[in-house]
Amino acid sequence: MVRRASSDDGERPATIRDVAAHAGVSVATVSRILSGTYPSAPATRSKVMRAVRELDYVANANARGLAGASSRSVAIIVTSVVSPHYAHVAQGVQTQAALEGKLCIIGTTNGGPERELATVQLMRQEHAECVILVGNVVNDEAYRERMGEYARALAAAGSQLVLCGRPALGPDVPALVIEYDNTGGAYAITSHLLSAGHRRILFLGRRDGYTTPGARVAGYRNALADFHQPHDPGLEVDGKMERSEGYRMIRQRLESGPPDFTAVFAGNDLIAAGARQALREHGLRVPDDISLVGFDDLPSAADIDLTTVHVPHEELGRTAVRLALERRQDKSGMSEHVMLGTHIIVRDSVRPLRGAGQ
Amino acid sequence: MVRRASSDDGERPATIRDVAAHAGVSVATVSRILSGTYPSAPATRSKVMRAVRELDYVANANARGLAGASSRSVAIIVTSVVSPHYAHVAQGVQTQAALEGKLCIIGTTNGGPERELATVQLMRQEHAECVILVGNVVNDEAYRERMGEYARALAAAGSQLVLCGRPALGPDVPALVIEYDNTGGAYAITSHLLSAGHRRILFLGRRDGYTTPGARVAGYRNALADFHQPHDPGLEVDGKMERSEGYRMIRQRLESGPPDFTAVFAGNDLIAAGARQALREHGLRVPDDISLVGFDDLPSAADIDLTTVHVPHEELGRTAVRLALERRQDKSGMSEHVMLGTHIIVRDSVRPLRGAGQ
DNA sequence: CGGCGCTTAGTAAACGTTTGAACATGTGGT
DNA sequence: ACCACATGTTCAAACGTTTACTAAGCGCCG
Repeated sequence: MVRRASSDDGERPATIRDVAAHAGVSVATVSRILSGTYPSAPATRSKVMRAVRELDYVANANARGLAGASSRSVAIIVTSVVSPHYAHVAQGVQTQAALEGKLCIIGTTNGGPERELATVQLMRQEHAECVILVGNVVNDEAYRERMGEYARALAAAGSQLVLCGRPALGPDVPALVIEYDNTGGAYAITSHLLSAGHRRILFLGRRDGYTTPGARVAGYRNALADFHQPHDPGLEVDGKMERSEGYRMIRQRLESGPPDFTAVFAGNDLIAAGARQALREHGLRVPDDISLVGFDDLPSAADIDLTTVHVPHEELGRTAVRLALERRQDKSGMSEHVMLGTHIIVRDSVRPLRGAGQ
Repeated sequence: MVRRASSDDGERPATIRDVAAHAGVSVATVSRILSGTYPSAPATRSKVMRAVRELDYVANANARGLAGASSRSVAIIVTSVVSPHYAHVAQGVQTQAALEGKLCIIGTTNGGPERELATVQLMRQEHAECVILVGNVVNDEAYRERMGEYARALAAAGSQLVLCGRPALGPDVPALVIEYDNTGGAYAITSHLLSAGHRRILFLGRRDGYTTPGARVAGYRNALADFHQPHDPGLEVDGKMERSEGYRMIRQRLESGPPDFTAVFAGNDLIAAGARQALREHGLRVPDDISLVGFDDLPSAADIDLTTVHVPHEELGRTAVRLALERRQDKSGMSEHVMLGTHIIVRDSVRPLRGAGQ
């Protein structure tokens, strides 16, 4: 049970001064003992700890932050927290942060660059140890300039910008970049389809200018080229990375005639789920009639037996905070770039094409 | 582009003193103008704003918090951020927080009460305006006592405990409770099945002691009673609220003989998804052979055309912060209790039983 | 024309913690 | 006996804001 020394119970919370008085030592001693990082006599130590317990004292993070002790928080900025991709990265960030005794501040932007700016400013106010920006984005000049400013402003404030699954900036920009291999994964899974004899492979979810779909479509094209397949732009369908878009794209394609493809490479698992539904509604079964693969390896991919590319979402988040924190110690200053691997997960959504060999 | 007045560019970030000097006014003036809540001459105002812009000044949240200005953050504690239920509530919290200009601190516990305690302490250190605890929990004496302590400690620190989808405590405990109607929803959807002629309805996911499954099974029983159906405990299957559990429960049931039920009420949509898969693997199709309903109305429920109970996840989160913040103004002090409604969403996973009427 | 109220700006005292430097002790070497 | 030294503790000065109190300028009425 919580007891309180002062007469006015329930009033203002106990300060370090109250603890010091209660234990009969100075505030400096209390501070040092609580920080842990200092020698102290066992007797003093136990006196202080008892006072802390009896007064139910918790340190004031604001005062602590002000007085110089490095802030104990890590910030993550995503477009939305319900999107599985972001949720998993956020989970990784939160896990690693908790492991290091930090807590995690989260902001969402809903995609708007101005909201992103506002959120970065907030995190700057809050003196987060690092600010992790995650996700797909258009990679134009405006973007690079904006990120450069973020990076410099954060570095000046003793913080650190981390780009997670976003394109790197110049080497003179003080940012940490954690990517995963979109192109390699797309290459591998396209090869998987090609090896099974498929030649006409529909790519769903191209989106010019955006980094993630861009890298995936590049892997797709590379694989086709290595199998000496002609590049047919008609097989690349534009669309956003959402379930409803996958449904729409297949729907439109099938309404204009019978399928001119034997396999579908969906830009991510959500698109794959939507595409699968549209295919079924047209009487086409996966994988018997059409083969289907996705990208991301969300838990829901297992539900529909989808062969897909595994993305280490949580590890992405964990690595981001781990590297950011260890880099802060030796403030080497400049850019750093990490690329995490991806690999395909074979389930049951691809069938070899009968009479293969062309 | 960012310019800097001091010669040592990139060193320490600008303080309010720098801004005051740059604008030729006192720090008090700058503080007041930035707070907004004070009369000031337009000329002074624009001078200050220009200095802020030129120095790229952002206030130090720690100093601000220390000096008395109320903290600008809201805390949410969930077991995991990837679980869709929590993710949606978190999204609501984050959205409303952003709307009120606050930012959102998130902690995860992975279910452990000791981690929950540690996280609450962290939030107390951080002086969050309110601490929102969300989710299913065992409702025993230890729990009530623990929550009572949280509530009092937070109240003493000028914060506020909010319980979201958790059972209320005594009226003397200074906590805000936001619930949703589990029992009513379960009653409604069970009635839906009964009205379609189903009599032997399997309930999946009972879990004694836990609040959420408990309330749902209660609604199920109430509906059966109102339709004058005998209570058959053999139709209530124990299991956790996970997809794999849904799969397991159906699997085990069907391995021990042919189905002795015509409909399944899954404790939530995840269980429903797992159950559906197990049913299909046994050659039973939904809804033709077996009717299936769920609970939660996650986006994935639409994917499998599942009739389910809609839970206002996001609104839960939004309401939590809205009420918490407005209650802080008039510190009326004591408990408050809000119950949000649920309603059923009819899709295509239920068929009327042929030859109904028993 | 002097005092009064009103608006606007400045002064300085908090807020609760950390931390470098100083200060007591006791301990061992010479 | 004295000095150097290690150990454990205290003093006091930051850290960057906010805000009650105070002061200055100025128009207005008596």
